[in-house]
Parts: sequence; C-alpha cells; structure tokens
Amino acid sequence: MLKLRWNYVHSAIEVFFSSMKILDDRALIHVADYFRALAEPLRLKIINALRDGEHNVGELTELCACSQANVSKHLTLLAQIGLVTREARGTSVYYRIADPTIYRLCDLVCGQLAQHFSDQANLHAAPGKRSTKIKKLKK
Amino acid sequence: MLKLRWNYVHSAIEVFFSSMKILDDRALIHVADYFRALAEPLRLKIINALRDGEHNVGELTELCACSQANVSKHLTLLAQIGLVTREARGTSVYYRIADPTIYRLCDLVCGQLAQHFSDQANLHAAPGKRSTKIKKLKK
DNA sequence: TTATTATTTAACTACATAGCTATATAGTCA
DNA sequence: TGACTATATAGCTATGTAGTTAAATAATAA
Repeated sequence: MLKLRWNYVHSAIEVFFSSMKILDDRALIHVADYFRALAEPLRLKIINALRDGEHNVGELTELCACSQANVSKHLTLLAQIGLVTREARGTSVYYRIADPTIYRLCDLVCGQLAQHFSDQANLHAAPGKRSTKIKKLKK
Repeated sequence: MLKLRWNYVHSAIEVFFSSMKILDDRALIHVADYFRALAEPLRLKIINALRDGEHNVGELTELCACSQANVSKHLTLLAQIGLVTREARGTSVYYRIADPTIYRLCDLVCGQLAQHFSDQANLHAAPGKRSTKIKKLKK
C-alpha cells in the first residue's frame, strides 16, 4: 500500500523541481485557489465524509449537520476546482472524490499541526522556556 | 534524498489513520486555518522566496515587489500559524521556514494542478469528448 | 397533467481580510 | 540626546464569501 503511493510522491517531487521554483504569479493564483478550497471547515468535513466513497447531497447534509443549500454550494465549488466529481442518478446527485491527493494533503497538515501543538505543549510545560514569539492561533 | 523524506510520508499516513478519520469540528478549524494561510498568492510567494533560506522583511519586500506593510502583515500571520520563525537581529528581522512540510504540500498541489490542466487540455483537444460537468476555474 | 422529492441558484446579510496610507515602535549610530 | 533605518501596527476601503431564506429547476411517481 505504501508502495502504491510511491509514484505520487515521486512525480510530485519532480514537478516541484521542474516548476515550483519558477512559479509565476499566475500559477501562484491557481495554487492559492486550490488551498482556499480546503480552507473551510465545512468543506473539509464534506471531503472527510467522502473518504468511504460517494454520497449524495442529502446524505452529506445529514453527515455534516448543516443546511442542504450550503452543502450544495460547497460541493459546487469543490467540483469547479476539480476536487470532486458530480454524477446525477435519478433525482439525486452523487459526489465522489476526484483527487485522492487531498487526503495526503490533509494528512500532512494534521501531522504538522499535531507536531506544532505538541511543541507548544512542551514549551508551556517547561517553565522559563516559554516562547513569546509565536502568539496563539487567532480566534 | 527520496529516502530521507520517507519518514515524513510514513508518519503522516499514520497520523491520518489514527486521527484524520475522527477529526472533530475543532480540529477541522485548525486544519482549515492552516490551509487558509497558504490560500493567498502573496504568502505563497513569500514562502517560495524563503526556499533558499532566511530573508529579512526588506529583502522579502523587494523579492515580492509589494509594500513593506503588506509583507509584514503576511509574515505576522505566517508566524502565528507556525509556518515561519521570526528572529530579530539588529534593526532587521529575519524570517525562515519553520515547517518544510509546506513545500511538500505545494509540490503535491502543483502536481495535481498540472494533472488537472493536462486533463482539461486533453478533453478540449478531443472533439465530442468535452466535459460539461466541471466548469472552468472561477475568475 | 399535478404532486413530490432532490438539488441548484438567486438575493441577501454579516463578517473576514487584502492592500493602502500614515503612524508608531524599536534598534543603531552620530 | 536626536537622526536614521527597519519593522510593525492602526485605521480605512473594497472585495470576497459563508450561511440563510426563498424560489427555481429537474426527475420521478400518481
């Protein structure tokens, strides 16, 4: 399974060396758009709910415990950016993850955050070594 | 070098299995905040400029070709979220990447976007197979 | 046809924030 | 001390967007 994911890592690193270092402003906008799609808790919740496979809008509304219109709007955005695919069947519309890469992104962030909070906890646990440089996460 | 990065991948995947599936709403907010920090072209530009090591605010202002106040504000945000570290030396303040993970994130997104645009190009090049489901990226 | 259900969309409000200008703060040197 | 430089911040405007409500659209069934 880990083997399976290797190609992704390899190609991603190649892309980085070939393009990331010379990213022009236009490309940065696309990358920022991609990250912005993941910068909303409800969208992450939807994405997380799609881990186990496709769901229709009603199911996702239930799973996310919010309004159906709101879920629909977020799904539209996710589809526009190519993160999910849309398939109408009967009166329902089923969405599924189009790009499993997002889970690797989320995993990396989770790992980093865990490390970050762990570091903070250690700093706070060590008297006299409290960090004054990094303020608390806003809000 | 690829070997070196392996531990990161492994631990990230472990974190995913241990925590991502049961992310509560509070955790989702933190993850979203992290992504939001990367959801701004200028911040990505700053991060990219820090690839080769530390820079002070003046240098970053020059490299990003924008106002000093704006760079400072973005750097403050990046520091708050733990992506960069701040170190005052003399009258200057030097920033450096605190979390190399972000480059792996950017690389993944770049790879995915390249794939996405490549797919779109192929779709547009194949008459009669044009996709109607996914609209163009907004704006 | 009408009724029903599922989804999308339009219109709106409230809020967050990017970028600007001007000012404040802090360190260095005379 | 004052002058100078580097950085941070306050106040402001404009823009984007999350969430809500209500209406529109689309597919199915009676």
